[in-house]
Amino acid sequence: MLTPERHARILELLQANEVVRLQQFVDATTSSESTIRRDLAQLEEERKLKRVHGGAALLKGKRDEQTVAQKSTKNLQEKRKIAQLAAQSIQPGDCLYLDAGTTTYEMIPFLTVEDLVVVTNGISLVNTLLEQGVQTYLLGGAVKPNTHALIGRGALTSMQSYRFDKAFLGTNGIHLQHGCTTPDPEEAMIKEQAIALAGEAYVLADPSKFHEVSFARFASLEEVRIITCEDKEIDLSSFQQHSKLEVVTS
Amino acid sequence: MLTPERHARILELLQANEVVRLQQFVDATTSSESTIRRDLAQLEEERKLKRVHGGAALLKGKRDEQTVAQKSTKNLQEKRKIAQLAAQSIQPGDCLYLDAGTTTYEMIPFLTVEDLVVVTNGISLVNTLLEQGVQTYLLGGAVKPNTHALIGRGALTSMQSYRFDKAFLGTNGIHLQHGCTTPDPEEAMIKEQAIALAGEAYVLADPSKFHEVSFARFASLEEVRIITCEDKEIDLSSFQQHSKLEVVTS
DNA sequence: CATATTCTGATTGTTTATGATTGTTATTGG
DNA sequence: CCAATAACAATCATAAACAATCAGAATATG
Repeated sequence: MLTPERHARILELLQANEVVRLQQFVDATTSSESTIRRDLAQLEEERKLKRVHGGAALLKGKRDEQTVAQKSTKNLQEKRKIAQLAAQSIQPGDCLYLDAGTTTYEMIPFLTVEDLVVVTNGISLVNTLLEQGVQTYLLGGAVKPNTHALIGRGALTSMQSYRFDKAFLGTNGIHLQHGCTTPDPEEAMIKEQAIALAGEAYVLADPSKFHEVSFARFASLEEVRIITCEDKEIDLSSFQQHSKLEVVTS
Repeated sequence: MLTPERHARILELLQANEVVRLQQFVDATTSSESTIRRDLAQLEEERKLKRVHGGAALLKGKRDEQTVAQKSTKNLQEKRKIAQLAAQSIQPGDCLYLDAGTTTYEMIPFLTVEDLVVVTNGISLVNTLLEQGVQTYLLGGAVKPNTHALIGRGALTSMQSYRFDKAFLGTNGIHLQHGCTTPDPEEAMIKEQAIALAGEAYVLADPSKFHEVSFARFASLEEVRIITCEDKEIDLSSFQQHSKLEVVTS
């Protein structure tokens, strides 16, 4: 098993389990203890995890966050449908804000109407937006290493030069009491301001996000439109009372 | 099997598999181990993949850029040497501005001193900067479609929040009368302001740029340090009188 | 057609990653 | 607080992967 494979496997186990003992890594990778120790030392150096006596733990603050690569294959079909529904609200000539994130990324192929202007804080979206022929503006600011989102004061201030017809945002949790939440307070601030500067704010969320709560809140259920898809596990009717809900019927 | 076919096949396998071991490439192309090694070395040089012990891996953040995918490997060695010399001026703790461009891009591997902060208007630089572990800030603004540079009013205003110890800029022309010039007036404006905000401004130019004039001027010879390398075609002594000149002696 | 150049695959030392072993440090229970 | 045990870091031998070199084949050039 090659080094990057092992590293990926290790991080994957950690995402699932929060803390993992060394022996579990050994079993999962069929490598020796020595090799795993070396891997853990290296990954700690790269700030991908924290070593603890007996194994390794996920970094705090990365609880719900995954690298873009890991996220992108998960629930892809669901995300596409949600993205497609969201894109139907877009009118020719609209000025849009697109949040950094994989669900908003999936919207790009559906941005087919004329004369769109898109502002985003997600560097990962830029290439695809340009290929789609969309006039693209990027916020400034600090680049967040794992997600390549722009955050911080620079992002906030550069956003103030813009006004949006519609803003499209991802989220990590949607909850009746706690509203919309995301792990990183910095990103939450950006989302909050995007909502304030937009005529209409849309939150895109697959069913797994409902009843979840993450750390930093960025919106109440009342002030956004939620776009999601049906799921037998989740009862959406309670949310319907608090928020404008649009649901993909597949 | 011809070289471009092999390269295509290699990249194709990587797209499908994320990490691939050397033997798989050998099987897939019916070439020898030696040939595959050479191919991998070359493709890594062109930043199409990352070699790992035992095989090769897909670059992370492949999504971001493909456009600027290393046009000329021709002047690459020259550019690297210039970049390396430029990087020697950097001190621990410096705040740097790096212009969008291929020469400044080549500086990144040499940014090895501690506690650097880099501000740039080149989206293409971001990935590599982060992989190098550098704290990275991006200007905001409009994204120029072909080069992925940030330009326009947004870029200018977001630059005003920063001050730089050193600014490193590319150029298209260096001329005794006309100074430093570049084709795009928008980019020239950005460069001009970067120089104004920097303690010291460095212009990186390979010998082909001397005596050339492009459309938009952004600096006089007096106000910048020029970093270049030796060339029998060009007589640099006339420039030496007007500008601080640093020359790679190879 | 002859020569030069590039490309390829085999061979060679050299480097690197790995797993076993050793002694050292942390944690736990009495 | 001390001993027992588990986890750890350090060291080492080995096998795999590697870069460098070279000779022959394919290709280009004049």
